[in-house]
Amino acid sequence: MSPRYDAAAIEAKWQDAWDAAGVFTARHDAGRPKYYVLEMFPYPSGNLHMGHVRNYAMGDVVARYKAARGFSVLHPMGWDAFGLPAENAAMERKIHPGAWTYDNIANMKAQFRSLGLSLDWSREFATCDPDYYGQQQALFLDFLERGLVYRKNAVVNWDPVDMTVLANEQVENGRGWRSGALVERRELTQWFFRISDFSDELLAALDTLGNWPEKVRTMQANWIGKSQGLRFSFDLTAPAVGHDSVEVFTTRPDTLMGASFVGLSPDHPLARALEAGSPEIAAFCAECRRIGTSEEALETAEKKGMDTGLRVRHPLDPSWELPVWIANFILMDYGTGAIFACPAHDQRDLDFARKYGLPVIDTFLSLDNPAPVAATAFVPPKTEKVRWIDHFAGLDVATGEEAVAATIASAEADGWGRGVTQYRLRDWGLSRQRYWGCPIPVVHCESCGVVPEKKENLPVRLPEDVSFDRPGNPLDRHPTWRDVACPKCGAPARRETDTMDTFVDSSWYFARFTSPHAATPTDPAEADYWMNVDQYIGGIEHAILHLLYSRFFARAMVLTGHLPERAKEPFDALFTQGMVTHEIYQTRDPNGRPVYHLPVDVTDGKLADGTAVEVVPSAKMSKSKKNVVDPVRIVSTFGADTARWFMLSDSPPERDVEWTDAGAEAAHKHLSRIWRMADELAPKAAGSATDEISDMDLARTVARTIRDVTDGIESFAFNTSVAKLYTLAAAIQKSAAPPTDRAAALRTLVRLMAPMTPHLAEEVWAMLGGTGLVAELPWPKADPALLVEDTVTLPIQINGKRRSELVVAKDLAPAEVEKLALADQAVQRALSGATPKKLIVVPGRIINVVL
RNA sequence: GCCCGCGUGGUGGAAUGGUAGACACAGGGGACUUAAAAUCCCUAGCCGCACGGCGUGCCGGUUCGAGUCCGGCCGCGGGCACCA
Repeated sequence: MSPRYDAAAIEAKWQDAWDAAGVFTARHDAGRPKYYVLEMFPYPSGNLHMGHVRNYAMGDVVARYKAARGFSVLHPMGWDAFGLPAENAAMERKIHPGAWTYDNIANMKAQFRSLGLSLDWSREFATCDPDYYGQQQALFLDFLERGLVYRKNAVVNWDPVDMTVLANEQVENGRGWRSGALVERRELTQWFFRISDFSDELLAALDTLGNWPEKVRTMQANWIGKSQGLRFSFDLTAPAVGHDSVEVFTTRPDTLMGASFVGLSPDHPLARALEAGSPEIAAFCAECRRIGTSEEALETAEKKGMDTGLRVRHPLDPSWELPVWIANFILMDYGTGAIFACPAHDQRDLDFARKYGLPVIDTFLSLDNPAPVAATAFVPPKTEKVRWIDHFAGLDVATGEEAVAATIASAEADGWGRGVTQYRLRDWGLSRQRYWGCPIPVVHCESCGVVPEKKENLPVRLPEDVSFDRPGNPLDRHPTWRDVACPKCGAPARRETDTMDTFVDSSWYFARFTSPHAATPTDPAEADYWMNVDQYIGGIEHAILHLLYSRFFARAMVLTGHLPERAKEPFDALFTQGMVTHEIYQTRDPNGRPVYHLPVDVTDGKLADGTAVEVVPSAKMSKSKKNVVDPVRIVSTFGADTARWFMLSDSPPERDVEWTDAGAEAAHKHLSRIWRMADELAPKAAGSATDEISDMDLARTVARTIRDVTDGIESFAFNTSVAKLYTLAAAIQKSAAPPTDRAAALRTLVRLMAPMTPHLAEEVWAMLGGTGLVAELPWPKADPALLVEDTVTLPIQINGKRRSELVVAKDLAPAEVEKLALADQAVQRALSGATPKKLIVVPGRIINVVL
């Protein structure tokens, strides 16, 4: 039997060799430049999925490449280990969330190891380790002292049957996912980070993040949502329920003469006050509150309103009275929770006005089509000039921008309003009424109020003896944990039973990796050496929340002395990789609800019992849709190198990739081919280990490949690097050069492949007489002399269409090129004696003859 | 609904505003083999015998030249603050 590429044997061997040599241990080496590459750490669901393989393969390419370029590399890994799934598992299977989580971590770590990633495991931690969350509690206390944390009331989704708070994803069509009960909004006192104090800075600093994707910066800028507008009040015609006016915020004060009604959020203090005296209004507000807490739910719900019967006076015309409505689409969290509506220039307001028979008043008209608004609101860009109708600030033809500025100036001059800068960004509510999270380290004392836990008592550990046989937070019903002495006065008191949002855990783990075992959150010397993260890699789904929260946390950590000043933007470069997608297979249960099936259980569109499945178009692989492919199966069938190679080939890293079995097989075939070439060349080229290649064609191909693969890696175009590696492999295979040449070329090829297929690279390197580990070799260098091209092929276009081509010396004078081009047969034929209207010669690129 | 992306052969994709389809998968043809698997070689956007024409979701624009830039649509995906 002929020898074959045996990935399983090769991969285990080299993983052991790397471990033995300790090549991936990060070393604080002041004499070398450092490089910190970080991939977003995973939630320990128990199993690696293809998205992980893709994410970590990309990070590993960068880490191994930078190591070869002489950097002291930090490439750590840990676990984002708190969160809901562990509690769900606890309820479903009567297993402790901690036990479930640590089992999952053990499983996933073994799977990680089989991928051969260049990770420094000595820095591993899980966010549910008391050592980690204890330091997080220390941070919280420092933030509290610095005034970065406070308490206020906020609404949650309340399941009245299960008597528990629900996450947005646990609310399905307004009902609790388990109980099916209609979800209510309930107000609780909760903890908040003052992220909104940093709105302007977080926005302005986006401009400094030149190595972040433009789209992420745009999304964050929109999320922060800075807007200039006017705050002013409408006076009620008569005082009612303790209110005599309604303050509104508007970004379009210029349309005030088009005001049709004043709208209140159902949560507005005035609306709440009216509820007490009107069962109708109370019923309407209650209905609004059932919509849920997510902005998506509010915005997609049918727009509804109710006339309160109150009237207000228009600030510019006391004789003009407008009705006050309560409307379900007005957010209490934005502005003042009250607006004036201008239906002529806002589609949502227009729909509302038409539905309830409210007036529609044009305030400006288009210059080219000055027709009044009918079915569609007239909402031109704010930079477009329009004609104003009787504008109170004296405008005639002006843009929206100019009109807003003029209106604010006029309102301030006349004293009825003031210009304000408003942000959409809200403070970050971090309280969660759940067990499996970091306890908030404070105690509630009747006489002292909210008392921080003493730092020497940290960590405040989660109690182990909890049960999940009832819904709700087990911490609330755990007397020996909950009931403590006040740290200040010693009187009986109660621990805070809320735990922290898991986004807190992931907002500083990158800093903790610089000194994961320090007795303080960070060690300043280590943080100073390793920060910032030079390259951060993760999914686009984290573009806003995780990254924005981390940017806030870094600032807060600078203010509390845990990070150096320059780390306030902690991620120098960000790369957002696309997702791994797969088709979704579903059948229906008797109620018509979808039941999902794993791809491995579906053959030719049918389940094992012959039931046909519906095929839903590809989407992000997710456990809930079961459209997942198990990487373990792929690794055990083909090897880690194949899985990695396939994840890096074909699709550009920032784009989604569709998983196909055929692609994985092709990757494996290619790696086998490389191995076979080495196996065949090894005896023929024995004893020769020089990099010199005598065959000039092959030498040039090798040099060009080094250049192109390097460029590809530097620019995160791994798929094009892979394509160039395919081309070199084919060139070596077909080359008639002597075996020593081909072996030398192959040795370079595998060194270039090493960041992607590290095990195969080591194996082939050793087979062909290389010494040492590829993982410790410097990156190959291309001989510049071999990269020089002396001729160039210029396409000749006639009227922009390629008709011929010309091979000329690279530096031939443009006048000469013109002559040769005009002499070309195809050009002669097209001209048939005439002279061209124009002749464009772009040196080294193209010739275009215009007839 | 709002914000942000993406759309190129049968498929994944390549292409500083300059030869559209590199590289690969699936396909077709061939070699080797008693046969098959494996492997190797050749072929290939679509229409057309060919000259040639048409082609980067759709419509329009800028340009000597547009997959690439601009405007408007359509479709798909991500996010929307308690999934992580």
